[in-house]
Amino acid sequence: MTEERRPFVSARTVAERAGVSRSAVSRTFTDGASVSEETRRKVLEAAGELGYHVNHLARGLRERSNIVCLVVADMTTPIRARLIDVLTRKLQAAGKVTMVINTGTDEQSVASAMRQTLNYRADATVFLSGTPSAKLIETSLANGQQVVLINRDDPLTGCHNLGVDNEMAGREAFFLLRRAGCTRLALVTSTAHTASLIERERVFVAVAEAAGLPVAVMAAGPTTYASGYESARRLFGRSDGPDGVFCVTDLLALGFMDAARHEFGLTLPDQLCLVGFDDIEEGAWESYKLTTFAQPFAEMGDHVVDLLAAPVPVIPGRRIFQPVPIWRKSIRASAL
Amino acid sequence: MTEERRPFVSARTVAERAGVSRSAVSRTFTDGASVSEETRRKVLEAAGELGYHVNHLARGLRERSNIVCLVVADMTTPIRARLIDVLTRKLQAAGKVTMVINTGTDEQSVASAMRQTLNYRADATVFLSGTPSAKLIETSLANGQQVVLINRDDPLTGCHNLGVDNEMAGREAFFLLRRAGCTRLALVTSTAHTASLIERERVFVAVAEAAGLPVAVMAAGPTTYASGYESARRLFGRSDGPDGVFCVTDLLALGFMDAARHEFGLTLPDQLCLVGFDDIEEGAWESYKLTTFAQPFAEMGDHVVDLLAAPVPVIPGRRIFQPVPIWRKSIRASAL
DNA sequence: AAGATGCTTGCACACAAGTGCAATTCCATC
DNA sequence: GATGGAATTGCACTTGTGTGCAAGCATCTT
Repeated sequence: MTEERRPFVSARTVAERAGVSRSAVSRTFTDGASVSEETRRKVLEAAGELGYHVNHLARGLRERSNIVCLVVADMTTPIRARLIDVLTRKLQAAGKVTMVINTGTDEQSVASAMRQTLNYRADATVFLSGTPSAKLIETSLANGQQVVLINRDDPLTGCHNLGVDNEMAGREAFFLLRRAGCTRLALVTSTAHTASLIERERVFVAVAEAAGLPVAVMAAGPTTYASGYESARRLFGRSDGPDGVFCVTDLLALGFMDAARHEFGLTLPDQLCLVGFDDIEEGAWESYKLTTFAQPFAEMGDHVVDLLAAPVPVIPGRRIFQPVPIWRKSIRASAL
Repeated sequence: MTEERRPFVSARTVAERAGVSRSAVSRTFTDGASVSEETRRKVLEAAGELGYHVNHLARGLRERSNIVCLVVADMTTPIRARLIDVLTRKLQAAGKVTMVINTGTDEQSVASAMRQTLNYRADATVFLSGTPSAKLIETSLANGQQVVLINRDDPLTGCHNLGVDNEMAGREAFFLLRRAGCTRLALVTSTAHTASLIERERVFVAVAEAAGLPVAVMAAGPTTYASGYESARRLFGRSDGPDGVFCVTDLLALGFMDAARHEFGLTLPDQLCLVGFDDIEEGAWESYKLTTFAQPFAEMGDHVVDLLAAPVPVIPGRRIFQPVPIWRKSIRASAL
């Protein structure tokens, strides 16, 4: 019956047991500090017996906390999961520790996430979803925090900004479909008006119309499989369904593909060519084989670590990464 | 050019600005403390102007840190992502904050994860993957930490233990396949010998053999789509492929299904009946419609929060959750 | 009006670390 | 053996917070 919570063992306890001063314990666990081999041995022995662990919270009181906050909504989305995985692993390797804050995308809950971040003295905050207002970022910067936005292209000054080349993707997607001989084009997007989605849509439509091909634009809901499915139902429910479609997200594309096949009996790539974006694992599965653009997650993760682990603060700016086209079978071979 | 990192604003700065003592500031942000309406107003005003945020690290020096560590490997796996999502959301709602530690499953990296956990004075550690050794858990408990294991059925004393009823799942999976009239049974598992997977396998095989039906067991690699795919290639490469298969994981099942269809031209559920486990979203997609068992994530999340947010420490023990059968079309209707 | 009561407030300490400074110890050299 | 110098050690202060204690002050009661 342990009624009382046993406290964490502190440096003082270790010092008493080892018969040295508390400073000696502190120095034993500090690189480059001056301790004799003898006392070091005694301290390490006592620490081992007691199960002592340096308190990083107390350490963080004086200097950097080495905490990085990750603000995310929709963690279950495959791309989000991938990003979180990459970031946590790389940050950890760089000696940082990550706090994950699961939030909605609305202004209100982003603000509360931001407060958490400050409460725990995070050195930096990385936003994977949801865009903080300029005022919130101001507060963070005033507190010496760094802010990193990933795939949120909003022009907020003072924060680091990573994005992919959506213009290239939109343009390339069109050329892929045209080279495959598609004439009735459509674009499927979501009702969540994220900057990067809008950009892909804008460029795709602009390039297509410049080439004399009109584009049917469809948005049936959030960025999910179900929305893609529903979009296909609506588009093929009309008299002349499309024969070339760019879905701004793989998840939308997979839903779209399933509806096209199972509801309307279409075969890919003969009757329908499809291009996605993100390169989620599911797109490579045998049932889909989706042609898409891969986000260079590893590179992006490395860059975030470079930004946050740099000895001197990096000047904030925008860095664009090139998505990599992934050729699979959802587009006719003539496209090559 | 901000050469120097601006420091976080502390309670002292706020106190000076508001013309009160530092204690007054502290009390303003502490529920139930005695402050006059007048000073409270002054403090809040000054805090607002300076952008003050209570330092939870310093607060955590005295009492509970309210930090919970989540130790995970393979975050990109759909189930893991779901679990992390549920847990972070619920813990957050309960006033906790979660640190995610992304690790391998080997003893070595689990130990280092455990150390991180202690370094940051986490109140509790939740293991989603990887099992810590008894000695490590001992250390955690000695430091007053709580340890929660999810789906790791190893009999470690002193820690909370959540699991699903694998026995029921294994048994039920067999009955489903038998009622569907399957006679050539197979079980697909992974080479990662997790306790819960082993248990499902053990029961399924035992019940089937007790009923006079032998089971071909196949494990081609880790718990992935690719392993499931490879398992199907091997099983159907033989003379008499199975007509009823239990995959101990949905991801394995989807890979298996794709290989069966695309490599061997089999149709489900006529020529092959398939049952999975986990109920990942992808299994509900139109291309798969996999019959499976759902892990009750929401309930499990609630239970974890109950354990960790309880005012008095809960006595550690094992709690079993009932998986819920999800009927889809990968099994013949006669099974109903 | 005097005393009692209750609300505020500030001081000082605790928490667990790192570190500058001065004192001490140790060793080698003259 | 004395002296110089380097290495080690401990004291005391710092970080930002919460809180017990006692003093201060206003209000109420008799």
